[in-house]
Amino acid sequence: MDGARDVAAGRPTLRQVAAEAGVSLKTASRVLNGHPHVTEATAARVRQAADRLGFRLNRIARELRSGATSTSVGLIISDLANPFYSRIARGAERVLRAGGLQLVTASTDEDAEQERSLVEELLERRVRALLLVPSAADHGYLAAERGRTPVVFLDRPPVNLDADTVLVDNRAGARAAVAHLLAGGHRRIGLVGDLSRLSTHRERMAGFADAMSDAGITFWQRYVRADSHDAATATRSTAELLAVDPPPTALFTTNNVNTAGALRALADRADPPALVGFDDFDLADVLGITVVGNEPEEMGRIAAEMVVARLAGDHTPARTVVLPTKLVPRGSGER
Amino acid sequence: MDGARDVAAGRPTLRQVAAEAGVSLKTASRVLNGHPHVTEATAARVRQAADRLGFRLNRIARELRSGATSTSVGLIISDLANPFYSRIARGAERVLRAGGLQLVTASTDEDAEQERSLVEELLERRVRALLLVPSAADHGYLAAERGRTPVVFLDRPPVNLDADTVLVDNRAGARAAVAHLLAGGHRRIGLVGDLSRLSTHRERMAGFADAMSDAGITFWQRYVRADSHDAATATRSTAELLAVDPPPTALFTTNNVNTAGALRALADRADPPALVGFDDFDLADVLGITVVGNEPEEMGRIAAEMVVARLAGDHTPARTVVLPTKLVPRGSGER
DNA sequence: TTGAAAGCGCTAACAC
DNA sequence: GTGTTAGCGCTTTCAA
Repeated sequence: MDGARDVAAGRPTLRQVAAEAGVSLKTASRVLNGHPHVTEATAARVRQAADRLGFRLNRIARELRSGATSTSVGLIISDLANPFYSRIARGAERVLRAGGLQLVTASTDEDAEQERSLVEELLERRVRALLLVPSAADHGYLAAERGRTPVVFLDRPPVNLDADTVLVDNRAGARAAVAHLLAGGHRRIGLVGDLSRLSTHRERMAGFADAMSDAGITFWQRYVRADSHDAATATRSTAELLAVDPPPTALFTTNNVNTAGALRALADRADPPALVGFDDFDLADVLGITVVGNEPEEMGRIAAEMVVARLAGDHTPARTVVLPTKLVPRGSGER
Repeated sequence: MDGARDVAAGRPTLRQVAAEAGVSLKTASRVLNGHPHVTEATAARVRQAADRLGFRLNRIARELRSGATSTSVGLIISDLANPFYSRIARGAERVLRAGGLQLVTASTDEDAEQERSLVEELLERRVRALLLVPSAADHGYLAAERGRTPVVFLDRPPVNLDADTVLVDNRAGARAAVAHLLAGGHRRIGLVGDLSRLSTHRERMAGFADAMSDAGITFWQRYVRADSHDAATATRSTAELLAVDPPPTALFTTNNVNTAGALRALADRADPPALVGFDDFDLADVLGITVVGNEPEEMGRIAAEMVVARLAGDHTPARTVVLPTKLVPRGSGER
């Protein structure tokens, strides 16, 4: 019973190549791995045999034996279809690929249970490292991985765990956005926010409060709508805000999806409120939407570089990188 | 020298768990895999030992031995950051995950060499199947995989290979788009197209020619600009077209990226030409852009379902699914 | 109910 | 330059 797996799939093993070429297993291995100390004649025989049989090395077996762990890195995000996250993935992919690593992606839909089972699954699959946009409320469950698998948190910090983290300066960004609206003379500013439990939302909310407080405005609660995690909900929340009496004269939407949703609610208004959105997005320039810009590719890149460094033996304490945001005025925030 | 890999990483092996629990390797394996014929008492001892040691099963080793091949499926696309492809990825991910499979993604940047080396790498890693948006001009190199690894082509058909394929009806979609503009009274219609070598571009080009020919218009070559594969190039191509004398009164942009690029060129025009774009995109509704809509998630879903069926033993001949498009009038195509 | 031995496909030692 | 042996971490006979 030879080669239960590969052979069953009609795939030749190294042993068969060796037999076909009339050499030992080890010699075939040497040739196919480009190791020295083989005559060109034998090498050629082996290569021919491999081609004839359509041989393809089994890296999994190789890695198991050679003690190298796999060359894949897991990326767990909430939704691959959201450009913010797919751009993170892209940024990470570039760096990882350059380091000979492969990206395994998985979406959680903001579900903590899903996050845990995905982490579990990827660790069992022995990914070399994990990039994680967390959804869980606690990451103590990852404590046992310390010193085993590098984990880098993205966009949101870990809870109950000391780990490398790449964040955006949410609070300062939100504060700048709202300050910008206040500077434009607005006083009744509405907020369309993400799920209250997300740290990004809470930080942006805090930045909003900071700016309002700086301006001496205290009664803004009625203009706040949180827990919009999809565009349709954001559209409804926005419509609700506009129906408040008196209505807000400006809006702050706390992420790309909510900005899109709000824009739909404003589309048919003759005199839309001013708008600043957190997160830049495609065509915001054409639409003339003022945003608090950030660079997801950059986040992915930095996180991946942290991973590569850790894998290369960097044992310094966990670092947190906080990326600055940049207010990009494009018209909607200046009306 | 025990456990070169996992042990080096400080990770306990099943053998260590067994030793800790005072049972044999096999018994520990049985317990941790939920196999029957173990007393609850021994089972409990094993589980405690596993918890104490922080044991995590090594699926790679398991799969190697048990003859099961890996549970990952490779997805090779041109650019993960392009929403069209990330939505494909998302659609595929859902189906695969439900089937217990994991998605490994990689971007080619439209480079044929990159495609080949990624395919090679993923096959060596023994992915169970491959989803491929091809960039190469020839796929004969995949012929040897017949009967070994299911391959499903997405968005573009294979060349020199018989394989499952999921396409969009590019020609009919383009024809409908251009017919729509013609019906609006336009005669000088410009086209901003993708790389000429891409089948999608050629098909959409053919649909354009069909419609023009139907309308008895033959001199349209001067209004065609191909080889725009990024938004900036599309913006330039569009500006060039508008500078032709007499300028086109309408534009057909052949994909989402080119549509975005064209919109930038039109942004500051007082009297912009009509526009229909191939591919729907986020906020096209808010911008009022008429498009030939398609559904990338659906493509990913169908392709993944084909993969799942093949893995379940479907040996019927290769199928090609061609998805219809739908013209969505939103204003820009009707002016 | 439990365990010993064999072996997945490959590479690292160490011989020859 | 080439081959033999052992063994990665696990599961699968098959026997006890």
